[in-house]
Amino acid sequence: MALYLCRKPVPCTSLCYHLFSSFTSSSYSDPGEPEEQPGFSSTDVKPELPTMQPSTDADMVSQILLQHHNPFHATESSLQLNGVILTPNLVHQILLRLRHCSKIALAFFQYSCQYHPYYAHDTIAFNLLIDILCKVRQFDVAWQLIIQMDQEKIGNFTKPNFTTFYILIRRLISAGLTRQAVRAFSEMHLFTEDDEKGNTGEDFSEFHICFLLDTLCKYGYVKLATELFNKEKWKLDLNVRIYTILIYGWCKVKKIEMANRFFREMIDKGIKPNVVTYNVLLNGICRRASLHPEERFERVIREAEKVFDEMRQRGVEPDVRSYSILLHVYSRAHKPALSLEKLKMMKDRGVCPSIATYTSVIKCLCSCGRMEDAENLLDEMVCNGVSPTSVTYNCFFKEYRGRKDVEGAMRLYNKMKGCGSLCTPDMHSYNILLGMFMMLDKMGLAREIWEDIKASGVGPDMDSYTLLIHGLCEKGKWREACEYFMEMIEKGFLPHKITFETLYRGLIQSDMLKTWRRLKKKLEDESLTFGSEFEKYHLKPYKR
DNA sequence: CTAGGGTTAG
Repeated sequence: MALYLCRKPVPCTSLCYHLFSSFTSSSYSDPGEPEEQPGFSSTDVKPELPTMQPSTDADMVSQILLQHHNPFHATESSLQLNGVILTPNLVHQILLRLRHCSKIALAFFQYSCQYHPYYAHDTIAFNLLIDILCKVRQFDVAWQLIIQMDQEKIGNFTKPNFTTFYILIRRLISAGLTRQAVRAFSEMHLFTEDDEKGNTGEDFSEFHICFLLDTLCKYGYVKLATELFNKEKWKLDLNVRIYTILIYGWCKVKKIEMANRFFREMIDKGIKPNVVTYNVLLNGICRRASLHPEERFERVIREAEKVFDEMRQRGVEPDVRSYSILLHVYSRAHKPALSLEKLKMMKDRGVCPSIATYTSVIKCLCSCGRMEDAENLLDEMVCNGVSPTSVTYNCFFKEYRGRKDVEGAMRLYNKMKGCGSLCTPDMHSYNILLGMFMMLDKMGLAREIWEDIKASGVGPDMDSYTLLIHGLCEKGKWREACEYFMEMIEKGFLPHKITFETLYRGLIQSDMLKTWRRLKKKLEDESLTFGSEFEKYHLKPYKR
């Protein structure tokens, strides 16, 4: 962690060196065609992370890389990729497709740095890779990439920016490393230039502190956020946004009294709450409230209505989100009649239901077995110009799973896959179906889903593997479970402890010591020397 | 993913 403190001195690790030397090799000075890059330039525009877009090239490359799912085969893959010309956009799309496989993503990045240097790797690509690595807690490698970016500043568009630190800090916090996150935050200004938001000084730091507090709150570290806030607040220009963030934080950890305290504090300071603040408070009251005995449900509704009344008194009109929060409560309490009534009421008041609103009501109807009503509402929303998303369809899948209705689930699944469908299945859809078929011992269908997941390019993810492995364990198919377990490790997933324990017990109890030893060796290879292993295979390709 | 609403299973 000493790395954090030094900017200019070069704490180059082997990985760093390697990437560095590939950038400074002869092809680096090649004129190339750097100005033809679409989508970004060396101006001060803050780059965003790209989103997944259809791209046959990216599909092809990522499929090739995934087929050699052991990243140590990077050289083999590169032979097949010889004719591919990497553009920055293609690199982004490939990295997005490899985002669940950190090791392959890193191997690919390293390969592409070597063979396609100079312009194919912009800050966005670095940021994507940093995100992928941080997700599996490879913070050291992420830092090395940041330092490398800082030292290179290739063509002036590969340098760490606010997004880089946003990603790093968010991942550090999500991993519980809040102290390191705060430290990274305080050192961020050494790496980034303050031109990203077009302003400097006070406003800029306030913009940043909002982001830090917000991230801390989102992951439940509201106490630390409050401490930082109290320490800094005398020099901040307090506004409704920063208070809303803290209120959100206290609501998230179910301390409504604390949320109310900050709510009063902001009013005392003359800062007017807006509709966002009220919705945060409303959500705090409703989101995780226990609804089990009828009286509790009624109490929650009463309190929610009280907030609605107060909003109107202060001249803040409830919006779609306010109603969606309320409808979510009805949905959780399984109150289809009240749910539909409220939906009508909001429409009468001129508030247009959104996808979230409809999804809440549809979820309610589905979970109460009123599939036909749910389908009618689905038609209605389409008529009103609101397209269902996979989230909406997942409500149906969940109900089909509950009813063990394989036929219904497959009918909807094929409808989603078919042409003219409004949305395609997402990882949740796949995982619900996969879990359902594993539970019902429909291995054929489970395999079909598994192939579709692989073909979709967005998975399998951690949950898919977990579901599949747990399902196989339940059926006593220990060897197959073990294969998938090793496959997921090779792809860079960190399995749950329970998955490992289940497999371990099964293998031992059924006397499969040979398989067990193979697994143990794999774990030793991968985790005990994980960090150094990462750097090693960047220096020299793995030999079989 | 940059102050707020809808989904999995464990």
